[in-house]
Amino acid sequence: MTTAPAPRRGRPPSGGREEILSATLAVLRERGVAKLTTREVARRAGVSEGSIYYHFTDRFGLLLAVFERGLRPLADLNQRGFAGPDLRGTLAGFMAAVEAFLDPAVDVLTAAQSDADLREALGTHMRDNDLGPHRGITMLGAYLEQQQRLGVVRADVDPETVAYTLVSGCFMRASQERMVGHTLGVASREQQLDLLMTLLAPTEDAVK
Amino acid sequence: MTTAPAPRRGRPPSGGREEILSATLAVLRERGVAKLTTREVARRAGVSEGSIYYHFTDRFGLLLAVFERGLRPLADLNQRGFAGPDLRGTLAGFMAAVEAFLDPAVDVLTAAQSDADLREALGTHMRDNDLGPHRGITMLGAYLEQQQRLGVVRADVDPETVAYTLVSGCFMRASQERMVGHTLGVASREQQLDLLMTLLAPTEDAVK
DNA sequence: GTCTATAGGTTGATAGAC
DNA sequence: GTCTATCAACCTATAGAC
Repeated sequence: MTTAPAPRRGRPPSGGREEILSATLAVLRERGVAKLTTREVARRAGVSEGSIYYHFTDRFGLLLAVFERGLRPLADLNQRGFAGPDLRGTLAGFMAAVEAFLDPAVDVLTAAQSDADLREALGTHMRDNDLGPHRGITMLGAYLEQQQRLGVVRADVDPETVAYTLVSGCFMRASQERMVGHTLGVASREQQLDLLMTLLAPTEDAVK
Repeated sequence: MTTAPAPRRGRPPSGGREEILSATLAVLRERGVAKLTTREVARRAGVSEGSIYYHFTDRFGLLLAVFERGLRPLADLNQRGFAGPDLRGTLAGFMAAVEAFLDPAVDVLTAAQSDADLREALGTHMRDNDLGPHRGITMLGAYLEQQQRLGVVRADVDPETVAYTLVSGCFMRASQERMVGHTLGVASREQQLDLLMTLLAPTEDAVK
């Protein structure tokens, strides 16, 4: 075989469906759901409105497709291993991955709140596919518990609560700028990491 | 004087403006911004659409009024003192206040994301009025720093980062159920509090 | 699969009586 | 201050040609 890349099914780029999906996400992020009209999406995607209705049943279906697509990285993120050699590096990597997922995902989750039906549909999708922060939190919790047994992490903290704390810090970091208009009060990833390391370090009393 | 309550200016209840504002918030929370039409608001408030346009310049102005109203409790919350006798009680009280504010506020912040103009207007309002989590975080940070000097809190943690951690946990608790459709992975207020107390407790090494 | 054209239905906003 | 009646604009969705 030659230098041919991985073989695919549909047509690689220029596929109208993909154009429509990414145009929809772009409009969603830049102008908001309220301004997300089929007209505007068609214009951006360089297709006609009719095309949209060929690929998707209706506006609702289009939005759902964009939502599911935006949440898909979470499934992958939940499955890949992440445990590294050193504690700090592992936590840092986890945080980076969470924030990378959250950046676009927050927009999607937020947009779904604009309509009760959308919210309900997305909630169902997340429940059915076991999506949410819990998988990652459980995984990280298990890792921390293991580190506890190794004596690397102090034994008198609840691992899952630590994991929740880490994720919630990432979530707020990913949300605040967009939602509040500034980042005042937000701790940096490094600051949060420093704090977590201080918290997790075994102490003389606790190690006993 | 008789049993007359406090004197007021406008008509006490039944004031059309108030009715409209609370009807708007109700529709916002139940059906979402997308379904928030002047028709629906008028119906719920028991007034005509014309009345809405008498009290507010347009739909945009109505929404802004509701947003500012929903964020108002934050200003109060930022000003009241909160330092109590014991550390745990103080933190618990702070968390409760933050979550009480956040419960309705998250809906408002989320709704503002539906339109770029709304988001921009609300962001400006928050910047102009110095609103956001930073005031509370700074206050709590100062309190923790004081407790450090008193030896009640271990000295080798950054107080503001601890405060951020506490608030971010509240923020995620207030957001997740609405946005994800379930609360899996979310640590309870008690669990978070336990973890914080463990973190803050002075250690033999650190106290030195 | 993609287009054009258009029907059908909402919605925000105004005018003017009371 | 509140109402009724109405308009103009816009948007979703469909039909049918290519």
